[in-house]
Amino acid sequence: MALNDNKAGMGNLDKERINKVIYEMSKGSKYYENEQRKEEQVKAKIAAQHKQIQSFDAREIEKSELQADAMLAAIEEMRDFSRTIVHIDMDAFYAAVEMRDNPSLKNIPMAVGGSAMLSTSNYEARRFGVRAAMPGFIAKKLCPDLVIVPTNFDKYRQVSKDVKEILLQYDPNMCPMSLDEAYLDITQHLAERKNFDAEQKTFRTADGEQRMFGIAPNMMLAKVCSDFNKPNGQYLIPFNRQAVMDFVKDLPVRKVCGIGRVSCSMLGAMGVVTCSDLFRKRGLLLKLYSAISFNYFLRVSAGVGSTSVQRGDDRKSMSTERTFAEINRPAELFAKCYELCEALVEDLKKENLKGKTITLKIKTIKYIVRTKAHSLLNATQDVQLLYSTARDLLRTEIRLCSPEPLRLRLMGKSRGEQKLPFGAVKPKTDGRHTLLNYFKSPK
DNA sequence: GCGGATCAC
DNA sequence: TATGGTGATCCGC
Ligand SMILES: Nc1ccn([C@H]2C[C@H](O)[C@@H](COP(=O)(O)OP(=O)(O)OP(=O)(O)O)O2)c(=O)n1
Ligand SMILES: [Mg+2]
Ligand SMILES: [Mg+2]
Repeated sequence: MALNDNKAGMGNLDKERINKVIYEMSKGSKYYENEQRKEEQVKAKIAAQHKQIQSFDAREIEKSELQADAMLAAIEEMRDFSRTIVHIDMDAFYAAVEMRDNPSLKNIPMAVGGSAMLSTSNYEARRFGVRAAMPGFIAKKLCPDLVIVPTNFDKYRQVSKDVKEILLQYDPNMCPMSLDEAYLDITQHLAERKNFDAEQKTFRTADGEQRMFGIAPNMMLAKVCSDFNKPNGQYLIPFNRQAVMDFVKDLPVRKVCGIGRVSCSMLGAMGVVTCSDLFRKRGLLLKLYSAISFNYFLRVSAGVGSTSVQRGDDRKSMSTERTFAEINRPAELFAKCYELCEALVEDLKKENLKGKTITLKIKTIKYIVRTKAHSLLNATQDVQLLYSTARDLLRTEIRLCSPEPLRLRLMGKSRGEQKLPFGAVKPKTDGRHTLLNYFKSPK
């Protein structure tokens, strides 16, 4: 339960004071209790890992290192400097849009969201420790002058569309990852402007918003780069092996897309902090992690990533969920359940979608999350069928809990896609988060 | 196929 | 007073 300082707006902030305020505002709350519980779980995972490590002997580790080296040789084979990959990410996106539309917000600390939750904050506010995913009422304690403006998704969608329009000129296959960021392969574009050398592999958009560019030989590195020199800057990794290895050497693993808070703790517990540590500890990592994860770690340590920017496949699921003031009376729970079914079906119809797995998600007032799924034989988008399935799942949950009432703060519905036949699974990008590129791992 | 956990934004 | 919503992946059953 502390400030998430990975995505810093700037250094130089009084973390001690900030963490104290967050703690004072959070302690004793059900939310806080749950966070503590989750932290204990992570600690237990680390302890289990520690025990496993102690059961290894040195010879085993050495053998694993040799195996890892062979895998690394294969990875080295695939190192590719032929593509110029750009990752673009708008600065403080929602906040920037609001500041554009209301310049009086420009030089004051400001955030987008509500008193319960903020979506993002501008750079003024970040100096006070105000961040995305922080409740507004805590942010106000950190920064009493903070102005909070409500979200206008439609506006952000429009701006996003305008920017994409521009980016398409540089790469028609541009791959948007969210409203405010995208990967581009500008190799072709650069070829069309032959007079550019490597240092000049930079480019501009005419948009009014500030943005970050990361420019590198692959997507993983470009993404990391776009987080450097913030805001409104750019960072380029020269296109040669030494430059990449230098870049990766002291890079904290936490900066890499896919390695989050928990993975970072687990790795840290065995002395892995930077990407070169991933190489140093390869013998251990191979034994501790799955083939998919380990391969991903090795690639990160080598600074190798995907060079193929391509649109994602069709969506695999569609869901809707809502947080509300406690509901515990069965009749009201079922009514909420029906509401969500209607909402989901409306969305499904917009894209004329079908799936066959229905998932009910609930979060108790203690923030315990549970999901229950049921797969139908046939895909359908019929409200009644969806509801009768979801209703049964909910009824089971209520019975499970009785005679205590089921006390919820959130309910959600999701509709999953039909599983594709095995052979049809297509490799997409890379890494662990979109696995599968490396099915051919050595024995 | 299911459910929990993790991650990104 | 008050701690979000959507989509995806991985792992261990
Ligand atoms: N937990 C989060 C993180 C982000 N967002 C939204 C608001 C952000 O404006 C937008 C883009 O996310 P970024 O991670 O790129 O954050 P920003 O663009 O706000 O800031 P930065 O300058 O660090 O990119 O997504 C959100 O709703 N919830
Ligand atoms: Mg951004
Ligand atoms: Mg972003």
